[in-house]
Amino acid sequence: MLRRVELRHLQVFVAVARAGTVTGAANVLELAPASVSEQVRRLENGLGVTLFDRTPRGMRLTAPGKALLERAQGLLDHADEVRRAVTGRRRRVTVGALEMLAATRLPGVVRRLAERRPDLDVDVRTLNRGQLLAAVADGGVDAALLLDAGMRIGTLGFRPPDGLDFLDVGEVALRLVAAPGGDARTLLVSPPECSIRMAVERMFAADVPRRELTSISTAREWVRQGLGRSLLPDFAVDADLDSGALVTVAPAPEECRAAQGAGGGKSLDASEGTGRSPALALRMVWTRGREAALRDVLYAMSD
Amino acid sequence: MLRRVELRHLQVFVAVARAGTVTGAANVLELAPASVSEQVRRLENGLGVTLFDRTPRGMRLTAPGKALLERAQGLLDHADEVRRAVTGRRRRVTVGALEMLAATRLPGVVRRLAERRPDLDVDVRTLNRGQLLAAVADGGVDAALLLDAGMRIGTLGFRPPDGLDFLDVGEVALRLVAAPGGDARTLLVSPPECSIRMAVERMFAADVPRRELTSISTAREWVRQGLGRSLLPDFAVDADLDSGALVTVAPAPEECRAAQGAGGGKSLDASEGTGRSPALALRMVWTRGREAALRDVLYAMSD
DNA sequence: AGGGGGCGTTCGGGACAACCGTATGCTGAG
DNA sequence: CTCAGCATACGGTTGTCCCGAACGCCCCCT
Repeated sequence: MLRRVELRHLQVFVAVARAGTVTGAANVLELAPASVSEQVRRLENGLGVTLFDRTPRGMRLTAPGKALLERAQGLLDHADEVRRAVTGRRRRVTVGALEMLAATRLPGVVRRLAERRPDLDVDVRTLNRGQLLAAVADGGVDAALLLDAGMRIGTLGFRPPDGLDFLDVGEVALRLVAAPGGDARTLLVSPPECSIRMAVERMFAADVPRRELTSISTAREWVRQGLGRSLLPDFAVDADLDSGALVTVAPAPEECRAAQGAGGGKSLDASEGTGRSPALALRMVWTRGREAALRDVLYAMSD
Repeated sequence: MLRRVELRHLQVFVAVARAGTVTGAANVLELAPASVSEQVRRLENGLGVTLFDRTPRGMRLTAPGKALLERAQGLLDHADEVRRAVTGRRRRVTVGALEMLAATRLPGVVRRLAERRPDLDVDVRTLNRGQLLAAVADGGVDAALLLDAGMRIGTLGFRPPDGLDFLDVGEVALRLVAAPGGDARTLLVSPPECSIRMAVERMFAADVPRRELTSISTAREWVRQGLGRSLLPDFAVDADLDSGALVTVAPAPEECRAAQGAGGGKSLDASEGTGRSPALALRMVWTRGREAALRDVLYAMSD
């Protein structure tokens, strides 16, 4: 019987808990499923606790398993910090953000981190909403900045992977804009995975015609050139509104989606279905239990 | 080449750093010296850093080794805390103290800890000064309460083991007392390892006759019965002084030890050699780097 | 000067853990 | 009822952990 919990076991455990299946964790760890299964069994054996309920669909955390997951993250981070302190190697963090947020908010974040933590290398990845949540959950990025709504993460769309925590650090108003004298009917939208596209789907009825573009910045450019109207975040269009290059327009009441039935999720916000521009939360997301190791990064992102 | 630092390696490393020799660590860990040596080599290999200078007298920490030692303690404590949180096992700490301090101060410490941390089992060990310092250094006790003097640990006697930290939480005045009408010449002293005996040796010239007893409480009892005079801590005799069962006496000037030469250690305090009763620091000692895990215990001890 | 004791390390070997590939039993979907 | 996807049991290989014994080093004591 195993006496000591080893970091290697915790690493495997975390991978299984995040992936939800032994097979998935084995892929991430580049191991055979049999090896992963054995490690988990040894860890449970050593602790004298059952960490997972085995189902034919995967591994579901038990209560002690959840307790371990929240702490294992921090312990592995702590071990990493110790190793860095001894070897003198630099620390490397990866932050992810939506395309527009990466362009507008991340430069400031990186600059603040460079001032406060010169011994820190920051990598940036720009992904869409679903990719960001998945990347935070599986460790591909350490923290992410995205747009969401409501009191719990993932209200906007995509069921949230478990074990994530978040903090809202600002609010982004969405404005329906068009070029003065341009086409004010065609609705220019970004791909379905995009946060703002999700807001569009919640705001407009399904029968309003849409033209799908590859990104928000593309949509903004098309709107500038008078090719349609689009729902865009305030920070992306306020300059154009001030200069008069763009103007806000109102949707026709019949275009707006009816308030959804009682059975579904909670309302996006009070303006849902009324046609008024909704506001989204600027939301910082990270893996629960890693606050200690990410403290400086999270502070820099929330400034 | 080892990729990952494992907790087992750190445990062995800490034992070697504390013992100062591979052989000593092997005894503590109940391993063969060869195994310990191999573990250390693997750890150094995995980190890519030399942790010890090998000498024919033992193992001396290098700079990275010292950096690791201070952090390894905390990491192992963290791992213990995680294991306890998952298994639900109770936490157990051992505190040590000098005999008189265990009698007078520890009951309050234990009571405060029982209130604030009901999930904590406290063991108490009463040891003399040298044993306490050694026990803190090798992990036999988690924290200790003793008497000392000066700005650094061990000024009173015994070379301090490395890697200890301390905080003075009070002051203890030593009073030379006797029973009214009793023998006021015979100097009743405790064994040489005792903190107060060390103070006696610093205060009185070597040719003043001493009678050695087994403990401070024994000495107090003998003084009460008029069998001599003794240098005792205030908290042990103040009640008897108030009741008149004991009185303070002054040593004759010729009994006092001359101020020591310039080559030696620092002064005990300003009163050294003057015959005035010196004051000792009530000192809390623990292993550096374990503050996080011992925080509640240290707070309770310093109240 | 010479040997003894204490030190860390090396060496060969045994037990066990961490991997692998494969095979098996399970359950829900089609 | 088959099939896909899942976790796991089974043999086998590699590497880690541990041992006892032998070695080389240095200091100290005679």
